[in-house]
Amino acid sequence: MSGSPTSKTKRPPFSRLQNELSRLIQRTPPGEKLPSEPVLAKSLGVSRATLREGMRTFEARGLIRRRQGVGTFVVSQLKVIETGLEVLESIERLANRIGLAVRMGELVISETMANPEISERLQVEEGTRLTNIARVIYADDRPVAYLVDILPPNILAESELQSGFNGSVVDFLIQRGNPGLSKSFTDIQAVAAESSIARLLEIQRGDVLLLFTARLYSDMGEIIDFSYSYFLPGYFRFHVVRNVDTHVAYNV
Amino acid sequence: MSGSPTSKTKRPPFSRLQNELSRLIQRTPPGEKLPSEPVLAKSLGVSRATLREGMRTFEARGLIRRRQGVGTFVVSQLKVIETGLEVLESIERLANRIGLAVRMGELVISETMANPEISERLQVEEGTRLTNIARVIYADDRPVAYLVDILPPNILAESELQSGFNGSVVDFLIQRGNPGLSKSFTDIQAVAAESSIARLLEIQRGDVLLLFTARLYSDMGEIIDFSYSYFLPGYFRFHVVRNVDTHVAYNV
DNA sequence: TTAAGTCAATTGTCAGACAACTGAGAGAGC
DNA sequence: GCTCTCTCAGTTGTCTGACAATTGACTTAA
Repeated sequence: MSGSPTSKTKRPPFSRLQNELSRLIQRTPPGEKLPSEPVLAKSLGVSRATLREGMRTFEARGLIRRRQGVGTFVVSQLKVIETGLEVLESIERLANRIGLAVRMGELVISETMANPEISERLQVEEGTRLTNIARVIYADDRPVAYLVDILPPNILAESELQSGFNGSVVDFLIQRGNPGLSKSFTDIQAVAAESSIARLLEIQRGDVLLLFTARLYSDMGEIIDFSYSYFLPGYFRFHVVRNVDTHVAYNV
Repeated sequence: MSGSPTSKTKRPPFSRLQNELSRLIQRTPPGEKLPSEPVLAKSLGVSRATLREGMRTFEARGLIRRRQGVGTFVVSQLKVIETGLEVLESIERLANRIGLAVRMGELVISETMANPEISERLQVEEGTRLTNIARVIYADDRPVAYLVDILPPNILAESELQSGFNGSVVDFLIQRGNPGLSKSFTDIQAVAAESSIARLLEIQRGDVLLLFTARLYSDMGEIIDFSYSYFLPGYFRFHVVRNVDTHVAYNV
């Protein structure tokens, strides 16, 4: 009973199915029709009911479109989602993908005490010691972003950052693997540059900046990082795909 | 129970089911267990297979968590997603929910010709006639947003807007039901107010504004609306939940 | 007291069937 | 030839019933 004779890792059918479906959709040209459900179910080795459960998740994400009596079709605008705000990606990796040379300058690590505002956002007690990581990001030798991360020392100590830190706290935590990360709750604002930040970014005081204020959650649901990110307009483009919910219209 | 059991609702079962499930999940406290699938299916008047298809979409969005042999549980952080940028919601409805009084002023409808930039974004030929809808949105008698929508006249004619237009093109199109809407691709920028917009919003030229540039897609995949939306900082808060993709870390 | 076994409840998956809808081709009428 | 209607095969939408896998609580024996 407990033996698994020749089976490899026996992943649940649904999990494997999602992977197979994802690959199938990705390699099918947009607008093209997928095989019919009975055919697909047989070829993927699952029942039609299970297949349909999997398809629903892709339909909800807008990757496929199903038309009764006709078939299931792959929708375009796939890469859009990957570069959008839906996925948290470090500037370094993003720039790397589009072939832009970025470097980090002026890494300033300090220890601070949690003031009332920070303590509330990080959900720690007032006065707790915190690691404060600030740095300017340069693209083509021009400053384009100013990033500040604030974390408890038990999450990330100053000594750990002496080597192997490329400027992205998220990348660093992912690489370390502990704690596991889940989501980032990002607030989007437009602000005028105050003098200290203007000097760092080599712009005029009062110039417009895009400000992301983010809380990073571990997979246990705890807040493990609070960050401010100031971006110079024009050097980065942020976008988001928003679903239109026609349901709620009836409830108004 | 509410209404007649023999009523012939024209809405497709799955669409109605999504609405019912959404309401059920919203009014169930986080951490609480939902009724078992057989019970829920019977009470919602659908088969267990259809119910499970619906549940998959909510599970994919992280609103519920299912554990084999135990049950289905409501996950917290529900309101976050609903007020976030993931769902396109009109200012009117958003303000309505948070109890803010908004009104529309100075509705200016005009006809323009597509210039090169617009023609490319709307994917119509240069010189095509377009309906141009501009208006300022007031909250508590202060201007807080300036919205411009640009559409082909066959989508929305000037005459249609004479009655029943509350300021939201999206709400108007949803209510009309044709064409069906699917997604909005929204670009996020920080800009300085130019003089004409500063005058409309009663601010100083050069003050910071949050600018959303959006393309609205029909369910057929066509672009049916191009819009600029200028927001005064402080009156609206936009946020987005970003997933951390730990996979890509290995590919760098 | 502790450990192992039993069992009811719940989700996961499957097979088969029929309903609803679509598009294209066949055929009748002009 | 042309147009309109009808038929029909193909596809997705939904339902029914069943069994497998897993879990947590309860029972029982040492």
